[in-house]
Amino acid sequence: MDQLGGATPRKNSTQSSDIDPTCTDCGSKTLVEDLTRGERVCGDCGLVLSDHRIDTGAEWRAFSSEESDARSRVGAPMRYTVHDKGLSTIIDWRDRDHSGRKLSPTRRSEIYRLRKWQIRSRVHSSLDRNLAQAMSELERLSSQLGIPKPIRELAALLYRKSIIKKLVRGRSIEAMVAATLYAACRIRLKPRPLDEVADASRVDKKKLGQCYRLLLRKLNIRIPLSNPIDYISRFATELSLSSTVQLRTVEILKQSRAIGLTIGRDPLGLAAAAIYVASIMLDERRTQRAIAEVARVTEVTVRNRYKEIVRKLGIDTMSMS
DNA sequence: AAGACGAAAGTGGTTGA
DNA sequence: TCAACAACTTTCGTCTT
Repeated sequence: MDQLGGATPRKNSTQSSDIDPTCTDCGSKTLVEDLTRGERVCGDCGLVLSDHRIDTGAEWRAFSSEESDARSRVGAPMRYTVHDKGLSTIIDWRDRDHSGRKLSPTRRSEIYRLRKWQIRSRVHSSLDRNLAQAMSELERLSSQLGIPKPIRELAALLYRKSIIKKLVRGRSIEAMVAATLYAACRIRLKPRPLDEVADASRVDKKKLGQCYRLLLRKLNIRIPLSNPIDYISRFATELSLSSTVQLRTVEILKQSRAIGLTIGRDPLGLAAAAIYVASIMLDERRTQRAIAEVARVTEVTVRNRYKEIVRKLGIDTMSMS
């Protein structure tokens, strides 16, 4: 897990005295950063709380965003979803040198040759070809499922790792990509049902499940069991339910878990049933059918879970209607 | 007529011998 | 490897709103 970097929330690396926003002398909270002196000063009593602070900002100044762009010496962030991580140098197509002069004929033919080989070599190693194909599949799949960028990046990273571990060999790229995406969603606590991912890709559920388990085993990833609560916000949005219902649903799920109602049950069904109960309680009723559809379970399952919840939690069905 | 309910039989995956 | 098993699905008839 720790290898995934960022999967767990970062702890404050700075010392607590450094981030404590109160003056040690007068207790005032109005601290002022004086970056030219590298000092942090209390705005009320003037006590210098820390000096020799490192200015992490740029050493140049810019007065407009264009100027800022022009002076910046760094490029786009490194991205795992681009098969070469977006880091490769590209030989420009203009036959001019850095100062804009035309190149000499010999230099020109040399550059031409280099350019040709760069293009040839770029996607030529089998690994790169595989990655390039996988990344475009990842892009397609995640845009179809509406997966946010950070999760795509994590999926891409997982895919790279699985290539290194030779997990892709003999398996379809599509299946592996789907598995990494599914895993990434769960790591970031934004789980998507296995069926949903399987439908969007051309991989059947069984293959996807196999690849997913392989991924977890070989990369030593531990993923907490999917929690029904993680599904709520998405389902509620799809059913256009208010946030009050969401909160109530979470409440219901927590109570259900407390009395052991959730063990061995399909989290999807639980999420669906809890939403159903909450929607009735708060007078925003949705049909079992509609909820079952977004949660990808059957009405019967919604019904069974819902009845259990109502019975065990002692919710009064009479007062609900 | 749509939605909710419940029974019965079928399905795919896990467990333990 | 196989049977037993729990959870879930499918299907369908009946009741309720």
